[in-house]
Amino acid sequence: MPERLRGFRDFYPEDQEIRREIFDTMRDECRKFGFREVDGPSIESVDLYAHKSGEEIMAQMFNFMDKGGREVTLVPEFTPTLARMVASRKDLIKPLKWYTLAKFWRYEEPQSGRFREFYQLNADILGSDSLHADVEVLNLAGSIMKSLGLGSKVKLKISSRSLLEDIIKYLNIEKKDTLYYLLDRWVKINEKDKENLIGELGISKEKLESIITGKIINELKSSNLDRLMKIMDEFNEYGTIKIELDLKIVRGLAYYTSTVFEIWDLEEKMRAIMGGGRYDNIISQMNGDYTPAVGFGMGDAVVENLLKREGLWYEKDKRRVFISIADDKGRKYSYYVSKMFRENGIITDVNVTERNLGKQIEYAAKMGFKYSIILGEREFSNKNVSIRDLITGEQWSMSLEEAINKLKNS
RNA sequence: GCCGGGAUGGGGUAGCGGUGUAUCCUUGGGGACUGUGGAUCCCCGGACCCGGGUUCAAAUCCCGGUCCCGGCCCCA
Repeated sequence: MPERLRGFRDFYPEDQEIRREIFDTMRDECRKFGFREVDGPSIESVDLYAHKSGEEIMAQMFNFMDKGGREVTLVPEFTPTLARMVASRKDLIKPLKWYTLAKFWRYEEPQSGRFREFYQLNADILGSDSLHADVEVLNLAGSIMKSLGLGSKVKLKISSRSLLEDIIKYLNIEKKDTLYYLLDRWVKINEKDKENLIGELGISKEKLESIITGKIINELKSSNLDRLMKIMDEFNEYGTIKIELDLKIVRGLAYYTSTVFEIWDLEEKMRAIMGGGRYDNIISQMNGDYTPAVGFGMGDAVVENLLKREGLWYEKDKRRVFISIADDKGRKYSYYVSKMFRENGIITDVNVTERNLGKQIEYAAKMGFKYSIILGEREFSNKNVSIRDLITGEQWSMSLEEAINKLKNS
């Protein structure tokens, strides 16, 4: 049997129905916040990602040569596409609030919460440098968590690249990259490596720890700090999920300019559920007008892991009605009955086998249908339907109209 | 790209050099039952990841690969 490609997933109905519902929830929340849906290509030229140049990046893209000799890649993230879309349309009225839920690809080793193909929701506000845009984006993320039932299971961790710059100046740190690395890795690396890296920075362990704990902000005067505190205040004003300052949030992307944030499960056992921040420069870097922007990406894999852990991942089979057919007259009649049901919004399955009636009802019961409609010569000549409750075993005869009413309200 | 641990019917498993037509449960198909159920009984289908090697003999031991789970790197 041919095998599925490494890191790719099949989605069978029992899972796909849940995924569909989760995605619908995400889209609904975006729309409620006034975001409009966009989409982009699945393949882009690798040049689009040149701002993150380096062989490491190439190694992690799903890139290949197309038949015209172009170096292309399956899109690894949405933001560069978004920036291109915005940069090439000068007529767009700002600010823009856009979202997309699409597939993305990364050529990496699969592991928990990470695949080579994944879905990601992106929501961005473009054309406002106000902190209120940051707040709005964060409120959307918080609302999505809440409506997924994860409101009390997660927290938002927030920091600011520009605030970190202020701290770097304040402490006279020259090796900025080392500090970023150290903050990002803090919970992962061992004591020895920590000592060495702190030594490289040329600051005391106490100072570094005051960054880790966030206490350093008490001895600092900075407009970037004020801005961040204001964002946190306003986020709490709206009130969806917990928020905390965490200067360890760095994020790898080169294009973030100030606010950066992530959502984590409370115990921080998993990967970040969502990540994002403010990126004010990439659109102008693509020769567009200066367009400050803030947004986030939320992958499907970690959300799925968390929902499963919290027992919120359960079947969503919406089918309730199965039409069983007793004879040829019943078969003919079933086309009319099923059509009437469906036109009235009742999800209706119908027997498509030559099985005898007993087998049909057995099938319907096994599949978890609540009702079986039985149609045969009797029903046809009486102009009614027989309806059997497969859970209680009760059975009634009623007119088609009565049946439609009963099924619509059940 | 690197490092662990795995892989036996659709799912879950037993077997860990010979006793084998590979165990058990479950699932699937059919029948007993031509207008009524998941029970019961009967029948049927379905697996040792792939390729080399060791051996008289390999599901079992060895090597390589593939895939899965997890970790590193990286994180968009």
